[in-house]
Amino acid sequence: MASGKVGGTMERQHRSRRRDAAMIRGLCEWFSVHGRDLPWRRRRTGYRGLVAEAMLQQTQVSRVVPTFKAFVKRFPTVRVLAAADEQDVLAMWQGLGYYRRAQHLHSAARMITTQFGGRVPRTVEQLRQLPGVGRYSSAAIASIIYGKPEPMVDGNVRRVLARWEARAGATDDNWTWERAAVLVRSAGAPGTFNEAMMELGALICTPKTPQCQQCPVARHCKAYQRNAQHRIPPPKKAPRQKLVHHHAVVIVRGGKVLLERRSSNGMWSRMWQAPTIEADSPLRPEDVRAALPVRVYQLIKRAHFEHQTTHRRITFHVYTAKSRARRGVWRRPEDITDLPISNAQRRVLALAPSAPHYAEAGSAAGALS
DNA sequence: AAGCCGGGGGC
DNA sequence: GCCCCAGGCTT
Repeated sequence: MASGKVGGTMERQHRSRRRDAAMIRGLCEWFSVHGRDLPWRRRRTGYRGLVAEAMLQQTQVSRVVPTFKAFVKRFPTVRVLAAADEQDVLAMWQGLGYYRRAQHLHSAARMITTQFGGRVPRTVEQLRQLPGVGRYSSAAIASIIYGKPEPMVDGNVRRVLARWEARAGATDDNWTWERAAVLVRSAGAPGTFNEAMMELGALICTPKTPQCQQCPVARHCKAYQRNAQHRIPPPKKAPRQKLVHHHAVVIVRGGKVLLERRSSNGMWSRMWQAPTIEADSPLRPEDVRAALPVRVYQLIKRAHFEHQTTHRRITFHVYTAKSRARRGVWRRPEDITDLPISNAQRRVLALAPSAPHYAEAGSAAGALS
């Protein structure tokens, strides 16, 4: 340190508080100028905050914006959402992924209606009783919407604070939450400070190539001072990927296609799809035929494509077939747009004759086998 | 503590 | 390719 004098505990605490104050002031001022104009920031209500936080879990802002607008237009209040059919809620979530969030949000709306008088609760304790609302989301709503001094840690905050204190090694959860708590308690506007930390992480203090030259608080950042911002936090090891094969069959009868609903467990729960046989390895056409829910003829392999999720690499083998069966749910291809269907299955169903065209996702061609 | 849950942006 | 994303729930 600059002075030859050994800093005492009191002096160190004093310096730490001043540094914290500089961060709080710096971030809040920066945020007031550079914070993005996002739909859920235009009008702050508990309901809109609840919807936004649910959608933003593990999902980037740019992908949430259009879905959020459509969602709150279709379901403008807690009560409207609570009264809606889950199928319609899932359909509005289509393409966002992590569909369990939509189911949780839907039941949260019902719980708010029945147990909280239709008002989104304001304390973290009550908010956490809602399905899908955990430690982060409850604090985000309580602080950003209701101005409560609740600490809040997401991926952005975890990275910002790790760099701010130059914490190498895996970021310890307890340390991060405690650090956030100390900061937010001395912030004049807790919600603004919390949101500013996230915004900094999203725009400046990014995982790769952080823009330290534009950072309002780089001057006091320990990682920046040591030029260690690229090493903090250390990268996580990617989970092992499992290879699986989904054999999806577009079965046609009289201009309609056969649909089935997935189970309530696992991926894409309760969403619709063309009948699909899942296996660890590619199946022969006769095995696919035998496993189908109806008898078919003219079973033809049409295409294959890869679908990537966090833990799986799924090879979709797309077949078409015809059938005379009457059992099951048959729909015209142009009438399935309002059903909740995963992006992968939309791609499958694009092979149906006279299917609606789904932008680029519809071109399963090019992967013709 | 680790596994599971989607899909796409950015590099 | 790989890593990440305004996490939460289950086992």
